[in-house]
Amino acid sequence: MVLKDLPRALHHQPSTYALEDQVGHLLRRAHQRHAAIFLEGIGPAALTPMQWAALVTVVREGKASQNRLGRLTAMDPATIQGVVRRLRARGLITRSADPADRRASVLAPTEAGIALVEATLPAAIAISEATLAPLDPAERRIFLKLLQRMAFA
Amino acid sequence: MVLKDLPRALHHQPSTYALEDQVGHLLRRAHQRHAAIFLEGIGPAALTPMQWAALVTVVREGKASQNRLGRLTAMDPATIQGVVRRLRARGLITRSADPADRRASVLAPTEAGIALVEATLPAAIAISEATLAPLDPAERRIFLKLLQRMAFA
DNA sequence: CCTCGATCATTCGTATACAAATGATCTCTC
DNA sequence: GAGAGATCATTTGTATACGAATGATCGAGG
Repeated sequence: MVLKDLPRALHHQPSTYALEDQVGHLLRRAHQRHAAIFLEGIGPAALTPMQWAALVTVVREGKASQNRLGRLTAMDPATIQGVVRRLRARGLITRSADPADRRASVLAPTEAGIALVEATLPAAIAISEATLAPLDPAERRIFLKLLQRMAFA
Repeated sequence: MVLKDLPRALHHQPSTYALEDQVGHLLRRAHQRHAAIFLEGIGPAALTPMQWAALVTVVREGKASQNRLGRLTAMDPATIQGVVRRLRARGLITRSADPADRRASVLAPTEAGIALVEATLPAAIAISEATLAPLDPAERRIFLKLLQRMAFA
């Protein structure tokens, strides 16, 4: 018995499981494509998508604890730790003791970090547009609305 | 000058770059949510999404070289190597020499691998449905159509 | 046949991703 | 103000992900 006959055999229905049509596979491929566009389009800033997300969030917030930055960018504490370490190593953010909480440290952007975000913002906008290029404007609105619900449900 | 004023200053337009609205961030969150649903729902098979993708593809194809399996599942050679190693270690697929090409090896499912796919297929289908649960049937069709174009453009 | 570009698989290095465990500290409640 | 449960950050271990380099082999053209 071959795989495509399995659902029929099990449920007396036509086969429906094609990997290429599964939403998980498509989400992964679309995310993969975006990451490739990002790395190609980010230019001299040489940031990864997650480094950009963390940096732009620190600049927007002004300062934040590491765990809070992770929550804002959807990274768990173990993951944000490495991202912050690399941004610190490049002199884009700083870390100082939090006088109000001795467990926590306060992250803040450096002048270089702020300048890099300002210089890179047009590229980031272009990356989002290039990612959405397969869709026309009306389709983009619909897609983003549905994707938002898929992401935060 | 604060970040939210940058686009206005640069382009004389209202600020538009909010990380939470960027398509890359939303794709990542949606993929993240799917992975969590998968790991929760895959049950006793205890497979990762990529292990499932590789296994189900080997079962469907009957046999395939490692690089070909990687192309079919969108994994590069370095990545598929580890996935195949773990599936072999669990006795779900086998590897043999390719008589027609001494560079390549032939991967094939074991009886246990085929049986695991058969037993797990209902869970995999349920996972796809649970992932799409935030959308009603009409929205699902639209979303999948647009996502397909975003993935393969 | 012979060589040159392509392909197969591996390895190394770097960067997410997340579960789980840990130690320090905070906060809430009694 | 003391203990319990929550939170901050780190570390360890496993699993993708991919660029780049490598060595072996293949296939096409001359």
